[in-house]
This record gives sequence, structure tokens and C-alpha cells, in this order.
Amino acid sequence: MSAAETPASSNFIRHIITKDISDNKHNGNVITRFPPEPNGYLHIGHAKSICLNFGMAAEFKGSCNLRFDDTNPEKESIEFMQAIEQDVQWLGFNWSNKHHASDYFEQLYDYAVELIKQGNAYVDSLSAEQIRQYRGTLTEPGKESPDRSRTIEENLALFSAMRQGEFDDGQYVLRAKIDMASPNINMRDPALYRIRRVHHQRTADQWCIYPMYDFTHCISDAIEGITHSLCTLEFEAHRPLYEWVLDKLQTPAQPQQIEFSRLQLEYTVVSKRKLAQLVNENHVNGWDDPRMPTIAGLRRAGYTSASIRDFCERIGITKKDSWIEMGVLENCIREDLNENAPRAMAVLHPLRIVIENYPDAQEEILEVSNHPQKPELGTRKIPFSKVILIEQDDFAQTPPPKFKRLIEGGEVRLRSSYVIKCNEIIKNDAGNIIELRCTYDPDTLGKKPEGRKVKGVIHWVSEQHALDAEIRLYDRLFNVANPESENNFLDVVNPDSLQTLNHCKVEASLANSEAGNLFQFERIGYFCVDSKDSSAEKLVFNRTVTLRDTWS
RNA sequence: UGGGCUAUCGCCAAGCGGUAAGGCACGGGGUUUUGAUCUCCGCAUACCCAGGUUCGAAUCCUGGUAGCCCAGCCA
Repeated sequence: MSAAETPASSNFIRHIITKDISDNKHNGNVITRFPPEPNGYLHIGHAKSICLNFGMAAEFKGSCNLRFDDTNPEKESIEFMQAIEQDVQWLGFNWSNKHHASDYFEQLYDYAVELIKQGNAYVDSLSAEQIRQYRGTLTEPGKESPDRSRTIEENLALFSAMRQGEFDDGQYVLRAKIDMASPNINMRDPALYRIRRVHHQRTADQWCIYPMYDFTHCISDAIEGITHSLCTLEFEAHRPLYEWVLDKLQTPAQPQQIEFSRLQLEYTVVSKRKLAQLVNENHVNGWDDPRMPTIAGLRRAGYTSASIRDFCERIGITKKDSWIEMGVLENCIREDLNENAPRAMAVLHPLRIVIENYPDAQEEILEVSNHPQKPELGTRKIPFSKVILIEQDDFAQTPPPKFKRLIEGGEVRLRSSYVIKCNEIIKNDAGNIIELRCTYDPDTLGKKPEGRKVKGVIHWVSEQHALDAEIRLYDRLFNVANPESENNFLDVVNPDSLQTLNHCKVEASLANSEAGNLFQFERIGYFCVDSKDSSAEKLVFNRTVTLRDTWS
């Protein structure tokens, strides 16, 4: 894991923690937490937060908790919790402790009672709509609720009755008594508890009142002894409230909230609501669709956890509103796979070639290196025979300038094999090229041809030995850099984000591949054996990313 | 036009008063049985703008400008 390595460049959070340690703040401890709400799958933006929280803890010999912020049962589920745990672990991190905000419901209730006893919270009977009106605007102060002057005894009785289920949903709400004229709208008597008769995935029907984020999060942090509560920038305006609550209550610790900017990645969306919509309206095939920026989607597409960690390291941590180019993410997986993925040959759009001077029944077994720069990755055996398949666009009847593949009367190198020459083009009645007649030079296996230069090298498979495969070519999900800025982001979904090729031919050695295996199909890109749909009977590969292409 | 935050190369990002790191992208050369990889070279007299302090400013001060966040009984 990269956490132990010396970072190439630092960030402001590391500076803060370093200084806190040298000041012996929090007794020199570093305890962080990753606190997702289990209302969807984790995405690449969460990966940034996970790497930061777990990374800082590891770097400073501290600890990091996983905490489910499960205070809004309407949207949450066990399925999401399980997926989240799996994704965090897959990313390579282990939490010190696993908690749930719901573990603290009883303590939270007691703290709320304490606030009421102090005169710092009250039960309000205003409707949601009235509260909104009373709140004022950005430029005008709000006005106080008539219930603000309720006595402590009344508030205590009412709050208890709220818990006992004596009121309807929405009839009352517990509010912090702060300042209805605060220039920070979040401080205008924010709601702390609401009545909601919803079955909770963990506490079942034990509660009919649920604490709000602003009340729950700071106290949960304090209970767990969190020292540095790292969150995204939109919570910046909530920090005064976070501190207000902890200041009023006698909590076991004084965590410090620090905000950083959330990840924005071009050509995708990173909002759980929108990702859920893509799934629910079937624009993609589930949360783990390889086009999704979810951890599960990236994993299924073939991204390694190391590449995602590398990405998070490279983009850095700041408070700037920044947009990361998709090329940065793609570059991370290319770098990993170039280094580690064994090579193989696959023909996506086959064109038949008959080698006229090759003996009919002959077949040779070629021993081919799995990686051109890493002999330690071994070799594999590839059969060569009279009829082979090449990529349709590796032949051109009227070649464009600088074309260095096969042309009529020209020669080309078959990767890891012989040099062939095209003698004749066979077309069908419709005028389409259906076959090429070639000859091979038997003296070019493993050596350069005599007296001439052959520039092009193309990949191929032996027709009779090749395996059928379905290959899924994925492209960016959206065709504009910032889909979120559209009136309706669904209008800019890329209709060609998935192209399924059903009659591809791959080399025979791939018969033994297993779900999740990664390969570089030479000259095409990196591909992953699909973890759900691939089988021995029907191989299915997902394109993770193309090779860099400086020609076309 | 309330409050908070941010502004360094096309995109990220170091820098914390001593004279602009690095990555991605891009351009060019070399190697190469992947137009891949690898490798070499180039790529901000300049840090949102305008003043000021200083021997010296991206870093400090003053005043602007632009962008982002906040008016859920969501998180």
C-alpha cells in the first residue's frame, strides 16, 4: 500500500496533522474515520476519501474506523452496507473498528435530553414549510418560532413523547436553540431530531425519531475519539454547528473537522442520486456496470485497486474546486497493466487469410513470450496453421498515408511469427473483401527477412484453434465533460458507451482464464475476463482501457 | 447584493519571504517483431488583477475581480 511510501508532494491536511503531533494535540494520536451513508455503492470520489482517511492513519501510526452513517433509514439498506465493506477491503484497507451511528442512538438521545436541560434545544410544532419560512433568507434574518420559549419541563415531556410514538410523523421536531439571525443559515436553530416511522435496517422499529446528521456526526466522532474528522467542502458551513454541539455537551473528545474538495471527474457523474438513477432507470446494467465510476464498476471493468490508490495519490488533496481529466485515471491503470498484464492475441473483427504456400495439414506450435520486457512472466504456446484470422482494419485496399500494415502486394510481420505477403483479394458478390490469399516466408521466424524491411506488425489467431469470445467495448458514459451542469444529465448519456462484439476470436491459451484475469490484447488494449457473464463455454471480456494510440 | 471558502502551466499539484518541484497532456529525437512500452529533449522571466511593505514577494499588507458552498424534518 502506498501509505507507507514517502509522498511525492504533501498536502495541507498532512501539514495540520504533523503540526498537531508536534504540539502533542490529541496526545499525539491520529484517529480518523470513513463514514459513508449506506444508501448506495461507493464510487471513485469515496476512494479519494478512503485513501485519505486510511492513508493518514497508516502514515502516522494511528487508526481509522469504518462508520456507517445510518440515520436516514428510508434510503439505506443492508445490501449497501455489505457492498461498502467489500469495496473498502478490496481497495486494500482494514478498519480498526466498525461502527454504526445507530449504535449510538441511545447515547445520542441522552445528549439531546442534556441539551434540552441546558435550555439549548426545544421541541417545535412548526411544520416543515413554516420552519422554512421562519428561517429567513441569505440576506434577511429569520424569526423565532413561538415554541422557542417553551419551558425546559415542557420540552423534556414533549421530546419523551416524541420518542414514545405519541405524535405523527412531522408533527414535532427537536431544534437547537442558537441564533435565528445568524449570518450562517445552518446556525438558525437547525433540526436535531425528526419523527419518522420507518423501519431501520439495524434498529428495526425500536425508534420512531431519528437524529439528524449535524447532531449525529460530531457526537459519533467524539464517542470514537476521532482526532481529525476529514470531510468534503460542502460541510464547511456546518463546522460552526459541529463545534457548537460539542462545545455544549460533555463529550469524551474534541475532534477537529477539516474539509477538502470532493473529486470531480470529467465525462462522468459522482453523485449517488444520479448514479442510482442511472441504475434504476436502466441506463446501465447495475451498480457494477463497467461504465459506472463506482468501485464495483471499476473493478469489473478491470481496474486494479493499486491503480485506484495511485490515482488518489496523484490527484492530491486541496480545497480547490478542480476537475480531473479522465486521462489521469486511465493512465493509472495503463501503467499498472503495462507492467503486470500478460499479453495475448485477440481478433475483434476477423478477416480470413489463407497462406497458400503453407502445407494443408501442417501446424506449428510457437513458443511466445507473455511480456516483451519481462521474461519472468514466462511463455505460452500458440498454434500456427494455414488459415489464420487478422483484424479487418489491418488490411487496406487503398491505404491511407503512412499506413504500415498489410496491403495488396505488400508484406507484414505476423506478431511472434512469420512475415506474409498479400497476393490476392477475394471478394463476395456484394464487393466486400472476405478473404486474402497470402504466402509466407519460412525463413522469417524469429529473424528479419533478407534484403528488405518489413515495418508493420499485426496480431492474428489460427482459425481452427481460436476460441469464440464476446468482447464488450466500453466508452465514456457521457459525451460532455460535465454532465452535472446540464439541465438533465440523462440527455448527454453517450448512446455508444457499450459496443458488444459477439464473434471475436481469441487465442487458445485463453481457455484457461478465470474471472477477473487481466490481459493486454496486443495492439488493442487491456481486457478483463468478466466476473459475472464469462464461462468456459462462453468467454466474455471487458475492455478496461485502450492502448495509447499516437497514430490515429 | 448575508456568511464561508478558493484562485500557481491545457488538467492536477508542490511551494509557507531568498529568486517557480513533480505528474498527466502536448511537441520533437532514439530504441522496438505491439503505430504499445522504454528512453532522451522541449514545455509558467511567471504565480487572478491593481497598488503597497521589503535588499528581495507566488509567499506579508490593502483594495478589487472571478468561481464554488449554505435557505432538507438528506448526508
